[in-house]
Amino acid sequence: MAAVTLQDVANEAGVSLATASRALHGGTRVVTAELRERVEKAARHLGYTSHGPAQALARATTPVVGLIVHDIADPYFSAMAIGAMRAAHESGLLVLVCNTFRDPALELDYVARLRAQRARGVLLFGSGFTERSYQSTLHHELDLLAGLGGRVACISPHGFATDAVLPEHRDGGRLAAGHLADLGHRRIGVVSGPANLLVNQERLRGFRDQLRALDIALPQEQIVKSDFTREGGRAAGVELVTRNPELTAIFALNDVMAIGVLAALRDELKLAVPDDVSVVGFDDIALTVDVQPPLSTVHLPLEEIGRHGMRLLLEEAPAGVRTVRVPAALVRRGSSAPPRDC
Amino acid sequence: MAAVTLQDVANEAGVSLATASRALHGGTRVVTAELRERVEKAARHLGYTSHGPAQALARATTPVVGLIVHDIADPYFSAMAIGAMRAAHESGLLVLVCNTFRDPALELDYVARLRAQRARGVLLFGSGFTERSYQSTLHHELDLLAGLGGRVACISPHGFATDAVLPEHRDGGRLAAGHLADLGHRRIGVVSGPANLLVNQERLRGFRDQLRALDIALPQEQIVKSDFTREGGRAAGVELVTRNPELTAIFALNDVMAIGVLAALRDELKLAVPDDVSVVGFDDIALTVDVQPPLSTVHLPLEEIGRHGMRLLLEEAPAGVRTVRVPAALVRRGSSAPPRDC
DNA sequence: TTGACATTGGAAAGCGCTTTCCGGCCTAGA
DNA sequence: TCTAGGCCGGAAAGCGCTTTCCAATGTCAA
Repeated sequence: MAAVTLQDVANEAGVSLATASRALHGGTRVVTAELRERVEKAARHLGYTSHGPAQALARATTPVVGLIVHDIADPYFSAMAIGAMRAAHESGLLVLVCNTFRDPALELDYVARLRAQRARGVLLFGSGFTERSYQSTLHHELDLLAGLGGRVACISPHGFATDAVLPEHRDGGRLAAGHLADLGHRRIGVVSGPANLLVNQERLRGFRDQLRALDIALPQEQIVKSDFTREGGRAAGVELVTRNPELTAIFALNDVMAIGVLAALRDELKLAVPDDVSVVGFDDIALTVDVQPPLSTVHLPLEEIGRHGMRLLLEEAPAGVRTVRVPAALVRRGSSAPPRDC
Repeated sequence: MAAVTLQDVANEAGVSLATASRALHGGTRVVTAELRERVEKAARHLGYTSHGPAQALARATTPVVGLIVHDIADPYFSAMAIGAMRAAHESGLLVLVCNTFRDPALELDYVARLRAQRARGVLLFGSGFTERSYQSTLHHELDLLAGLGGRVACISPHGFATDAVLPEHRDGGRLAAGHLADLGHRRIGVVSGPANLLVNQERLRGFRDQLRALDIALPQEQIVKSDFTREGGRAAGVELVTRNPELTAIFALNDVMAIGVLAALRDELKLAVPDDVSVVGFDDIALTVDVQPPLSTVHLPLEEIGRHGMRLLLEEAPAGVRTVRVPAALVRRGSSAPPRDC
């Protein structure tokens, strides 16, 4: 309970505080082997544990980075998180995970707290919100962080210029549209996430662009917005199909929602997939292969994206903003097929 | 870039350092409203951000707790994590998430690092390993942590006495056995996780006990061990059924493995569930309702367990070790049914 | 009006460490 | 033998904050 300090270790070893520090943490200068051993022995003997906060104060840096996610229990985020954590581990850093529960205000608050903790950097996973006030506040917070020497990186667009990993959400949307059109679908519905999420916008935009290019109509009433959750997908699926019974295909803007749609179709609407309706998702999270039928979706290398993001955060920054584009790829599985009337 | 300190704020506001500190962080004493406002204004004006490490040093405490998990991308852990993070958030704490990638050595290392960071406490999710050397080393690390005033809590048994949330793994195993026996199964196989995990042992033990009580044999060759992952479950499923084609039911020691078993049965062994073989899992993770057929499993309130764990960690400790037992409950879904020959 | 006491601001002593700077010692070159 | 230079240990000055202790002022009862 004595709270052993480095001074105690130095005393025990019969050396100065400076020497003890140098012996244990190397740093700028070397200590003769004999002294170093004596210090190490004393430290072990006393059960010494270095004091991180004190080191942080003296060194003016910490070994921690912050990770901001909407919901770590969502496979989309946890897959990226594991990649980021691996990269952080490789650099010997600790990760403070901040779960915003999809609350923008909390996100802002966390950035401020990470700044106060003097985190080396902050990696933002939470796809940005479109609100101007949110963006400018967040931007300001991040500026303050940068002013303190902290680095910032984002996954997906957040509405301002930082190092970023940019999965091709729009391309992905196009791929999904092209796929369904190729199969012969003409009456396609969309289950969308909240309109104020940039990622959602991008995906939808790509999808819509491609449909337009193919001369397929996508009237507003064939788009239903809901939460980016399974339950949101389920509810939206029911509403979409009830309102537009003639649809032959549904594009869900992420896999979690798509799984909700599958459930709605199966349990409530009693429609067969893909015989009555085709379903395509987005992200290619782990469980897409285990639902029935396996979900056709737009693949994103989530773990790698997380890794990349953390790398951007940790590598010394060359001048200017760096951007890593990550392509999306269509994965055909059992949930999409030609419409019955073809 | 100036790195504004509290002293700067005090100067700007024309007060002493002490007053500035008291104005911004309240603490033990009060400052007149007028002065407080002046300080707050100065702080805002200068873009002041308090220095966490310095505060930690002066206050001798930090606002962070550590969370140790095997794999945050595994729904079992991420569900518990979200509960723990919510509780931490409610207490205004930041969470350092340490992902061990199922490596005991890394776990030990993380505990040491959390100690160095002066984390308020450490919550261990990673179900303990049985190895004596691991246990004693971990125990020693945790003792050192406690010596520094850090608290420790575990989810599931870890082989030593700390505050703990103890889901009734053994009961759960019994329930699974009882359920399959009730349905009429007599030739039952087990897909098990690594033998050196305590949780695994407990579940298996309960299952075995109950079978014995019912006079149902469980010969060693009907148990196949593998990783606690989907792929592990798939491989074990194939091996188990190939070796014991007469089995009518399989108990997987967690849902992730059970999903692997389902995949093996469907894609490789071409056996129908539950018509040819029944499958029961354990944990009741989110996606159990979305696989086909929906997985019968032993329910554990994962998020709540995580919450409880964090609470134990944060509440002032009464004397002695506290233990919260959490019951398991069987959930019948589509993957279990009477054997065909009944 | 005076003394006792509460109230509030400020000076200063740390918290545990890193790192600069200084001085002593040793080696080597002349 | 003497001096220049390299090495290495130690003293001490912070890092940015909290909090104790003290002093000054104001308040109230007698």
